[in-house]
Amino acid sequence: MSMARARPLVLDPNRRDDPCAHCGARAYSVCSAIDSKDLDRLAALSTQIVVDPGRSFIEEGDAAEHFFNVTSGTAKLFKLLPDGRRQITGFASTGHFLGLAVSTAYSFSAEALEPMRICRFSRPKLKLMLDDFPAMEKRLLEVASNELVAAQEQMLLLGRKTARERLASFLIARADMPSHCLGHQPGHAETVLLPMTRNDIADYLGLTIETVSRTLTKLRSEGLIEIPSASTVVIKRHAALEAIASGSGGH
Amino acid sequence: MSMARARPLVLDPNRRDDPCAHCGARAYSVCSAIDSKDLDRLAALSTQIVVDPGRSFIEEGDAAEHFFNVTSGTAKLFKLLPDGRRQITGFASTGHFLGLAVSTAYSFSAEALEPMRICRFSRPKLKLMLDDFPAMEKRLLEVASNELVAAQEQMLLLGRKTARERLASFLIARADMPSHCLGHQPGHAETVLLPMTRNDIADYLGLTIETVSRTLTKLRSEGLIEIPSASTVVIKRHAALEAIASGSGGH
DNA sequence: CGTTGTGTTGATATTAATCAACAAGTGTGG
DNA sequence: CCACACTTGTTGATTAATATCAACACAACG
Repeated sequence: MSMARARPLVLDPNRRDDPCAHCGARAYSVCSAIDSKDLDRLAALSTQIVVDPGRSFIEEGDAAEHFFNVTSGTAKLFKLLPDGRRQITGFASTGHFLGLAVSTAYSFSAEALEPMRICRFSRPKLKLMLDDFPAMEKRLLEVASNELVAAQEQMLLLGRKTARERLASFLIARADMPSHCLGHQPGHAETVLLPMTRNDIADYLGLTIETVSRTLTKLRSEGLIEIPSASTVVIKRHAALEAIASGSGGH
Repeated sequence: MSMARARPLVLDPNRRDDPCAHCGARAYSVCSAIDSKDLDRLAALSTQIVVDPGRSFIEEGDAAEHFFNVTSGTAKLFKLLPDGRRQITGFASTGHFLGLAVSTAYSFSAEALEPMRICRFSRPKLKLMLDDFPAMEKRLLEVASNELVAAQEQMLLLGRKTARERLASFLIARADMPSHCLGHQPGHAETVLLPMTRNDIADYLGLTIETVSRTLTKLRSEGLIEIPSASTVVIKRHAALEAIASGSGGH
């Protein structure tokens, strides 16, 4: 099977038209106004990169010279405190944009969880691109708005939810993610795949690995989920888990 | 003293050219490409609103019919859980944009802390405006990017910082805010004014009012700050407080 | 096979929350 | 002007949730 050329941006892997709850993309394309001819021009402006699991491609504090679009795979995005405490601010998968910030330095680090393909633009070339494709700028504004909403939801989780509610929220959010973000079937997926370690989950939810482990065990013992393997959770009672996630689940 | 007309968007109150750490505005204008003739056209598209302290002008869950720009005053932005737990996701002052989200419903509520003037656009008119002023769209993307960076910083605070570090971060951030956001002198202000209650601070930092009160008392007893009145904090040892805020302050 | 990384479970410690009392300020009406 | 209620903030005693410390199970991998 031959690929004409690696496409610089992620287009329509499976033709669904509802917006992605995670990244807001419609039809999983960067911008409907960008046709395949435009894509060739974009390809000329960008560099395709492959990143192995465990490798970082953005380091907090480094000069922000590039702008990225994730073509496949997943990265964790995080910030560190001097003593090593870490907060994972999000996971970036297919279609996500990284490094948009106005600042001259990256405000977070990014490390691949799975093998990744990334499309990279230098900042000057990003500027060219945005000037050439105003629709692209509109798209980026939509994406940034969606991420802001997600960030505020995460602040609610980190500031006010219990460990139990955090885990329930995390699982529900992963279950409701569409296929292009996660690699499984869309809708309320019953089976949730967790490509990240317990440590990553803990650092994403503002907890310790022990609390994550204990809380998952408790949810399992209550029949809300099953854990066939450490990286797989099956949601048995979606509504009940959702109630816990929203803070109306009792206990 | 006569005002020709209430300007729909905030322009250059005091001519400073460095970007606002909080909202990213340069020269405290919405967009340098918008001149006063354009402003008149924008005024025709917008409605000027006054909001009294304690009044809400955005309710989480309501249909997102409007887009707002804060002309003066400060609002708290927050999300609620069903049992009343609250997370304040930010404070919006002069120059801030609200309600940009792609979603059809507001994802947060907004309530005035001080008397406010707001410039309101209906969504269809926002669309008109953005189509007419592409520079405005660029500006909004910059603003959204900056807010995203601030949101991630807040996630680090909520997920990984101690109560002491949270208060120090909060005070340092307020001290470093430029005058157009706060109404006092720019730079490292020594005196920080807190227009919000202890309850608001607690809900912003993911703590209780008692912990906020105790922690401030402790910082005072250590000589790092003074508290001449409940709504005023004087920073005595900025560098030490900053070290605590960054997580390298010991204790 | 041992080694290493990852995850689970148990015992204990610690931070911040909760419960409670009180102080200080603000506004109201007599 | 003062008594009163009401809001806001502070401080103390106790509790509870989660972190920390520790042991062990298990799988992946050389």
